[in-house]
Amino acid sequence: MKLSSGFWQTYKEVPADAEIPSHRLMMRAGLIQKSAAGIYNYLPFLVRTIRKVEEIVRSEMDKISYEVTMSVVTPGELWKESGRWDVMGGEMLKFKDKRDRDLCISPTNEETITDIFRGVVKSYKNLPTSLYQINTKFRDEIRPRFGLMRGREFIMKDAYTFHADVECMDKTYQDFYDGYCKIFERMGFEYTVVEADAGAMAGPGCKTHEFQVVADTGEDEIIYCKENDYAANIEKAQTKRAKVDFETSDSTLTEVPTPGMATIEDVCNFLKKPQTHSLKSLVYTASYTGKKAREEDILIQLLGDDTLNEVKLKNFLGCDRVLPANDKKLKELGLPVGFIGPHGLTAELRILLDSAVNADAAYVAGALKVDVHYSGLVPSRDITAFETVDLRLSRKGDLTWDETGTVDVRRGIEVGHIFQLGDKYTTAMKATVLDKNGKAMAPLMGCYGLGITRTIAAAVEQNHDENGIIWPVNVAPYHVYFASIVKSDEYKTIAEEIYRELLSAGVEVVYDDRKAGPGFKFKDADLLGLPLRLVFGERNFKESGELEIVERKSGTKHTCKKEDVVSTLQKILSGLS
RNA sequence: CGGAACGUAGCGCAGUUUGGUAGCGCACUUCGCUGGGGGUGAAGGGGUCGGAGGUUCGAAUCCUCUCGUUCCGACCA
Repeated sequence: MKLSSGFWQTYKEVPADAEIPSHRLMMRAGLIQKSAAGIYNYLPFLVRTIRKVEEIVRSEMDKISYEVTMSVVTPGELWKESGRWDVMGGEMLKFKDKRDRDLCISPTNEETITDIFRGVVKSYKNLPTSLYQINTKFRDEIRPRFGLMRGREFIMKDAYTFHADVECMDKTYQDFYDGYCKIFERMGFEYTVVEADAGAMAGPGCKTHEFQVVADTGEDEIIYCKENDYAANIEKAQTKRAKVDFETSDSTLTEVPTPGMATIEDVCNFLKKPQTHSLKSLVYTASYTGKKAREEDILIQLLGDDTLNEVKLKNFLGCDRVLPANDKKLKELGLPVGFIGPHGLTAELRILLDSAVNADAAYVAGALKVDVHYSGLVPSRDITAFETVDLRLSRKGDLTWDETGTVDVRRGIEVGHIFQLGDKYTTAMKATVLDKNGKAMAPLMGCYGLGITRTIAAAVEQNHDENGIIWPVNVAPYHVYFASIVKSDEYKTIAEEIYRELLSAGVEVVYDDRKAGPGFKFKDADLLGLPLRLVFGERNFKESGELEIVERKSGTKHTCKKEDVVSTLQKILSGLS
């Protein structure tokens, strides 16, 4: 591509709302253009990268799955059939056609694929079945941000598999797991696979893993332990606290005045006790939908310096959502904010004690009266009824569950997520096949997502410096930025020859033949981040008859004769990742 | 959905408090000089100040409504 006749514009400044490097750099490098909140137009250079990522994904998927393309607009009936029309709620973009029929833009495709499957497969003999697509999705995220990282419209590879039994589902799951590893390795990522929470997608007990690209700006927190190879999303992570010193000497239940002290910190400082000698009380309301729709108020007891993991709470209760009680709710229950405790409750509350709490130790806790706390509260003695359950949020310095290692935290970008779904959709949508005995059975399903555009954002997030993007070779829009900085017609002709030679040799090259100074071109080259920059300058060429090649990532410089340009470039490229 | 802020040229911003000719930097166009890290001089083009209504002799500026965007929180394959 020749830049003089090309469509490309870079920028020194970008909109103030671009916060993270990948968003800023993609804007500055002229790769994307915002169309609406969380919706972007993909410009030519980015489209080439998208194609490359798609091809890497395709080549691995084609080994284990068939590619299909599902409709982007899907009928509401399918979602009503699976029961998700109402459950998906806000993030599904719904609308009506001129005949007043419900439609939506696919935020995900379990329903569609199950519909496709049941229309074709009638026998166990066709199992396992594995289908995938690469397509645009739309999720009306409440808060899109960070450019392609969390857009509302995005490109995703999603695959779905159907199985007669668990063994088969496990085997296919492993195939996708391995395939994903290959994909992310080929893209040159530093990534990690973590245990994840399945959320609303799958039933309990089903496997699910996330593929996380390591990056400080990632939105997810990963708990990991090098020694014993443990890694889990913080939502899922189960760890134990490092040794806690419990209070056992003074266990006389005593009221202590704590005027105006409504935080653990204040109370513990005042009483000169470590926060681990206090209990944090949190009040949540759990909602259950469906046939047994109801609400339940929960009082949670954590060690004073621990944080609640809401996902664990939700999973333990098996409810559809949990919400922290607001002031109004607390008033209804007669609970004074800042002085809530588990002893002497009058309201109907289900009490959950975090498993890190030693039920036989003594604690400081709210006394249910404004400006009063208890000291010497012993849960096993002073709380009428409670359940013990792991609810705390893991954190750095914790021990692994088997206590063989210490965990650390780092941030990641979720670029892939694989699930075992069980028979949730096949049962709900009556996608049954006949088994060996001629009996109808609902196949088990797996589903496997990989965000193409998010992966690209992650690639930039992980590969950039202060001057711009540094594309890994396999996903770079082009391989070589050919900056011609010659002036005279004579040399321009030579530059043109070199460009034509590169083209005919099949080198993926951008030819910067614009009327601009060298500095300008070098800045643009760095910003765009192609792996190699080939410089043709009169000064060097006159002196030595050589051109210069600079590696974007390392800054390493090479020189070569004009006739060796193609072979030298190819040689350097083959050594890069 | 709760809280907050912001909409002035393609982008970044000033002007709004105290109503009176719509500005600056980058980008863009033309010409010249320059030519190894966004160089430089001159001359240009581009804005119904998000929209609607109101107050006023006069509104980017004051008032009301509305739309859009962003931030914090909650939410989230």
